Amino acid sequence: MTETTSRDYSETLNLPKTEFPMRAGLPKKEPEIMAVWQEMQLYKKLRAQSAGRTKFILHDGPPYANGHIHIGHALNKTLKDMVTRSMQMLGYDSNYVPGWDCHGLPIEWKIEEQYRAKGKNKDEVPINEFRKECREFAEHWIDVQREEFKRLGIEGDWDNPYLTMRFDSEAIIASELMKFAMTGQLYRGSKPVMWSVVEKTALAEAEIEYHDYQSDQIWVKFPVMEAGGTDEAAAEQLLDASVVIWTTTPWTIPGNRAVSYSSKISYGLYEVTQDRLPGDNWVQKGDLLILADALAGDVFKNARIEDFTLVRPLAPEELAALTLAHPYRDLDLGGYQFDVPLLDGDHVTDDAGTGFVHTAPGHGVDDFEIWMANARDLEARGIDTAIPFTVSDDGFYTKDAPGLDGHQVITHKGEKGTANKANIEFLKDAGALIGLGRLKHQYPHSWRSKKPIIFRNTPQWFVYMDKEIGGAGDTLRSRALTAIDTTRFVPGAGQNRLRSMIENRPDWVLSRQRAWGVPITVFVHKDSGEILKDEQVNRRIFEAFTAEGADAWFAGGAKERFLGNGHNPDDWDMVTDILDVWFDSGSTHAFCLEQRDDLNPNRKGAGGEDYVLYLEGSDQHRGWFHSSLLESCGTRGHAPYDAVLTHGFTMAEDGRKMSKSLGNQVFPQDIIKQYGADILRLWVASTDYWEDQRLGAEIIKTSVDSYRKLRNTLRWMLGSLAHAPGDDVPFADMPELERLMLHRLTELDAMVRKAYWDYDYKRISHHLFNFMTVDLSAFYFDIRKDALYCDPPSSIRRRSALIVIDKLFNCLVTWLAPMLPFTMEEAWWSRHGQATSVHLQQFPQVPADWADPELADKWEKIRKVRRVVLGALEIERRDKRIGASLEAHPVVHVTDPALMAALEGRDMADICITSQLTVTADPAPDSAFTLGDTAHVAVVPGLADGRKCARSWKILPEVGTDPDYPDVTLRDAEALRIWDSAHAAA
RNA sequence: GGGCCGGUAGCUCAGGUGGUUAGAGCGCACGCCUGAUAAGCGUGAGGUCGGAGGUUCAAGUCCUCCUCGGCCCA
Repeated sequence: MTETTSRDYSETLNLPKTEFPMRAGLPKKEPEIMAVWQEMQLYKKLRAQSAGRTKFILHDGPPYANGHIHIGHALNKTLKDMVTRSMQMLGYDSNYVPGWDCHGLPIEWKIEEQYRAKGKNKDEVPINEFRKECREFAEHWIDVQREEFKRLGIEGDWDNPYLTMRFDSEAIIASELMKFAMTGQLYRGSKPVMWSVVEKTALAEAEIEYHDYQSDQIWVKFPVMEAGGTDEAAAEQLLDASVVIWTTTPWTIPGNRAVSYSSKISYGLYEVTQDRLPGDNWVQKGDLLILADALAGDVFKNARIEDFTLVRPLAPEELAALTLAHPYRDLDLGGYQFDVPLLDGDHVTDDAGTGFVHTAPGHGVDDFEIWMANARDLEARGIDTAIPFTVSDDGFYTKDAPGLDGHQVITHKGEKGTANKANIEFLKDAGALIGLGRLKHQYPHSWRSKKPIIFRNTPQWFVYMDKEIGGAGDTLRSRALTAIDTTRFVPGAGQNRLRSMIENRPDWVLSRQRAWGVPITVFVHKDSGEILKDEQVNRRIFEAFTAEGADAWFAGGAKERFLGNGHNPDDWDMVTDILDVWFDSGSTHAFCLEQRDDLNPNRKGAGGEDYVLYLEGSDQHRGWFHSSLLESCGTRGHAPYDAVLTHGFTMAEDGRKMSKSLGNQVFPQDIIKQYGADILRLWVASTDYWEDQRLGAEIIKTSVDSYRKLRNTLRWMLGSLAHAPGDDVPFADMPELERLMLHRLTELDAMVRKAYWDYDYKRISHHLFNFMTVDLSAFYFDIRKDALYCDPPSSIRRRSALIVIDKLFNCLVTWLAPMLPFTMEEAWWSRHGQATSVHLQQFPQVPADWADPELADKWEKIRKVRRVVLGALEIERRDKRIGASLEAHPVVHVTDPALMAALEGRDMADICITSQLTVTADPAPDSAFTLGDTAHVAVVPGLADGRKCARSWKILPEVGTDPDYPDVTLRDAEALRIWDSAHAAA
């Protein structure tokens, strides 16, 4: 009975056939795909395709143009790309215009650094020459970053990005600033800044380093002048007392305007009771001092007092009601006769000092903030809240520090001047000094000169938060808060975060004492201090900037040029401060969104339907979201965006921050070089980016594994689709299994559309990946391989499968295209040729009548039964009775009528991939196999009888009954007859 | 120190308004197949849901505190 023929039937099978390689080789392949996109001008095609549609604009928050991109940039741009691509495929005109932030400190530093390397000094270089070098530096890094972003597969108008330093941008930034000036929202105030006397320049936090420094420390009495409260006797007692402060900067005493305490600390009134005091002691028996209880002992020890008593505790209300005298009040220096109030501040602690903080608003950030926070109340008490300019830019006292003329805080060489000494003498004269010493501690120094710096009050430009702009209650703050309420925040927590920042923020400081940026293009009257409001002047500035850039402000003769004939240059000061770069980027909506014809949204508020989204890291609540909101509300009265989407930060694999020193950094360039951009993008697509994400070698490996599975599944589909399905099969005529898959497409379609609109990429990627592995690869494809490979061409089963696979393929490839643009394009081209692009497709319209929940329900039951069968086969396999499942013929006992009904008419052998299968309602023997979670189903395994078909490998009794093809099943015999006749003819 | 956010299997994620033995995929282990083959299929082992209290008949889900981590401030 041995078959004499040993024909190789594999050539008669419709096996998968495709050029689409199993191994992607992405690092090499992706640049090739980019070249094709370039060649076909994909970006232009996208714009042309969607012209006239409703716009969905993801407005790019500009990265800073210095250095290579890091993982944060990669995450940010990839998410932006997923947004724009998906919105385009959802039917919007979604145009991505990238931008760069070009002005500002870090670039200035780099140029300065280059100067220092050459032994040059910034101050010796003409400002516009310096600015030119900054511009060139930015240009260089824009080019570098542009290529790095493109390599990530980001689609956008890379040939024509927006730049804050383009001349037309600079012109509009300046005119936005002038809008604030013209509407009275801009004012000149002052605030303390860190100042280096040696370099005669303001310093930023990043330019400061801390070194050990020996300071003079003093304990000083501030006599009580007035005391209030309900208890008159108690108040009277306090009039003889003094509040004691401690400071390490005696030179700031002339700038003192208040004393801060904390209502969270307990204080007491103390009396010195010591009889015998050293002769040179400044404290006398009977002195009444107010101190924090926790620190009183320390203070007396420093004042060399051993005996003292607590007279009584003091309530916070008593402290609040005190008015103190400046210690110099009675020295006849002039100018120290003002009231010194007590202010309640959280920055006050009882860890060190006296529990009271000497508050000089011109000499410290805390001092300034508590002073400004109380400004309104103080004015009501008749206290002048103007902050004195006690120290000049070269470290000498000014007229605002009467009696100290000629004394210097820090010398030009960075050494201590005579200021501390002079103040200590005054304090001694006034009888206000109770302790004196030296203290070695960490003190801020300039990173350039390594010399100590000081806090110094300097004039700055501010925008009012609470001044009424239009009508009553219409302030910048109120406008911003209203705008936040009408903006969509994803995730929602961002709304509260931004809201609480806006609620609590002080006035907006716009000025920087710098060189590289857009100037504050304002003239101030020398006598009145008024800002010049002249549209003609503004016009001249705008036109000059448009033609020449902001350098025009710093060119010779600029003052006369812009003032024109209408104003006498001698009457006006030209402001030379630079705008904070947050104002630059806060104006991108003005010079990019509004100015470009291909953006210029007609938004809902203006009667249109266009939608504007800002998408950045959550740190930008304080940054770009914030400044853009204020800028737009101040000039336009509403937010520049309809929605704000935020992402978290990328951590190392252990959940901690990436850092050079820990060596746990991940670089996008490395991932791209080793695995390809799509691997990185798959990570982005699968992670919960609303929170912080983790990234490291193991996580990338997961991404690589997922990618392989996904790619291979597509590859098999492409291979199967190499065979034409022949005539169409109407939906109603398709087998249930095919209709089940189409039903699944309707579910996925709804999920995908909703999730793309929610920017929920991990939901899409996880669902689609699970669908491809569980429903397709392990179930549908596995079952249909027999029909696809072996059925004759006429088989409705095979033709239906091919049609459905085609639909599955088109859906999956388009749905995944925004996430994996390279691989999906490669797959698309493999099927449709390189003349088209998957990125020019819309998400497919999935017919609603494919939905069939009842069918899905029924097949859920069938799959349950299938799982039991597979479980039974596994026992057979383990015990070596079978290898392949085709060797089996299980008998399935189903005693649940509902389950039985589901199996009715189904070819369970096919579904379970066995050669034969019997379903029976008979009770099962006790030995039958069951699964705990599937009741009423029991399987008795058995071997298939008959011979193994040499073509399909099925074991059936019918094998051998066809005289022409005695070694195959009847189905295979029919297929062979057709194949043989076709090939004989050829 | 303050504001906001988060901590579910080795990894990535699900777990409306509290309710059966907490799920999926990957990875891992083991097995099968050799016509998706540096592929495909199956089975299995993995979790005191960051920790401790509390509310409740019942908490991964609500409350309090603690801890670890992150962003922004100070």
